[in-house]
Amino acid sequence: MSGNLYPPQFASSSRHLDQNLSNLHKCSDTRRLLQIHSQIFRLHLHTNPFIASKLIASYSLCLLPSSAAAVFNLVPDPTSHLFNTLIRAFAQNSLPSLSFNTFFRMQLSSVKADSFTYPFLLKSFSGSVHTIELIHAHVIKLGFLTDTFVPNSLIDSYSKAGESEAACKVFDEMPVRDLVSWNSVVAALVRAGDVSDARGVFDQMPERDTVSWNSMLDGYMKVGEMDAAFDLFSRMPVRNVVSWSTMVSGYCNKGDMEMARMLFDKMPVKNVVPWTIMISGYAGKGLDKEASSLMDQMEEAGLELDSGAAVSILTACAHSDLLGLGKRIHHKAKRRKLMFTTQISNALIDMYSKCGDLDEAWNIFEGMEDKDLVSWNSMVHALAMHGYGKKSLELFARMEEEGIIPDSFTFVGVLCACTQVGLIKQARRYFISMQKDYEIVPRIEHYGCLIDILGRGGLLMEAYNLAKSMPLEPNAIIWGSILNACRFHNNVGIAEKIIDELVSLEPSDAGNFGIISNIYAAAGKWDGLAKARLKMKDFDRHKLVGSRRIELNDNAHELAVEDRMHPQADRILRMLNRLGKYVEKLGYAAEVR
DNA sequence: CGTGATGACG
Repeated sequence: MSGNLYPPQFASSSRHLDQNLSNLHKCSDTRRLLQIHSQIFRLHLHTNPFIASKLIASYSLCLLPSSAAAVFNLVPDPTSHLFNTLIRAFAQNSLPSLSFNTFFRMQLSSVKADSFTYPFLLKSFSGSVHTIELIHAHVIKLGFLTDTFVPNSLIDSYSKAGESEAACKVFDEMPVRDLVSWNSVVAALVRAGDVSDARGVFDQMPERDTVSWNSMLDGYMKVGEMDAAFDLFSRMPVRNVVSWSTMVSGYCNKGDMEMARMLFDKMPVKNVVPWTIMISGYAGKGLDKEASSLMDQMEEAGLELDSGAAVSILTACAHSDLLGLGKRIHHKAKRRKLMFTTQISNALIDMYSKCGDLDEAWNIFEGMEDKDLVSWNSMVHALAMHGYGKKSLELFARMEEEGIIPDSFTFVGVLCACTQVGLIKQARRYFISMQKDYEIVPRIEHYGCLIDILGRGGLLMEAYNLAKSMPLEPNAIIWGSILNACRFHNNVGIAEKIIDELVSLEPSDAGNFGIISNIYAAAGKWDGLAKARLKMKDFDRHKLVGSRRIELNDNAHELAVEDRMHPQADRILRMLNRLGKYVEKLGYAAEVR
């Protein structure tokens, strides 16, 4: 900042402000930002476009886009830089319509868009192919493709929207390319799963930096070519945190925790990302002791949980039923005041719901100020999965009343809710309504729900015919749910029709074997049982035992079929007996096992 | 431009 920016009468206070201003554009501490802002306001410097743009950028970082807009509106003559900053602020806070609105205001005023405007605008609409194409056509007309800045971001946007061919086309037609162009197209090919094409481009590159190598590492890791990745990793000239993290992540995803840990321990420098990868890796495999102890070590190393880490670890906890670790993350997030992002709250809702604490999931949901579609979907689904079908449908109704437009995920939850209550007619209605009213093309999950509810209701032939006639290839879950229904309704005929299909999809699944043997045993067809056993060629004895981990009062318990090893096995079995008697009294007929 | 990142059928 130059000194002549301030009116002379404020010269004495300006030095103090100078220091604040130099880092203002990346101030993420809301309280400090408000202090500086009021200081700026007192000095009447808020009308200066340069200072205003720093305030806008900081308000964006503090997740306060409306304050950013307020700052903008007080500047009498906004520059293109100021417009760009606001467009970026809205983009960063996932407010694409406001981003576009600002662009529109820019067009209406006499300020010209520049090569910074379009990349920000594109970021805002990541995922919407149609909008990207519109912006693309627009920048062609304005001649912005002669530089590399705009086309590079077009490559990235197309690629992230799943249009790798369009991304490659932009690259092919570029008159000049820089390193970022090459890197972007390699990343685009990797994202699309074309690792060999990516390698082809990589080999042609006039020069490579660490980013180029890292993209290739990731590509090989994603398709499971660990040796090729490791080979590149050992040959690359410079390895940074991202290179190491990519390797650790790759081995974690493969389930090779030893290799992942070995590389993790060898890393010369670690930031919060590799810690997160390793902790989530352990948590995702259900290794809560390892995950928890790494969590401690991370803090001892002086690193704190950030929002990415919280979301990532919570998701892993939800996947593996790690309520204890999930709660720990919750408390840490609260202490670090990370609670206020929608994404973390959503991850918490799902974690508590999947780990069995529906009440806590509900508390989080009700306490949220800004619920988004994911929040509603998670809660609708949570209620359905916990057996509260009616409450789930009520929540869906409330959602519609509040004007939230449901999506594909919503209707999976809604159809699950119908299953819980046995509402076949309702389920059919929702299945039609989602297509007619919301233009949602049913996915395999929707067919799965509908087929499941038909089967449970005894409409086995209809369920079977729907599986056969639907426009998607049925998967193991679909056949499994019909098979389950066959067992429940003692229907050997339809069961036999689908055994072959199911076994070819999941040859070694113990659950399927159990169901099939139950059906044959119930019908007294012991030769059929033998046949089913033979069909399961790769049958894995260890998988026969279905086990389940639960957490009670912070102790983990492993329960398995035919298991008497648990310290309180007698009490558990007595309780099960009592429950069995209780439900029999209520008219439930126990299955023959 | 590259690493962790919320929701779906048994």
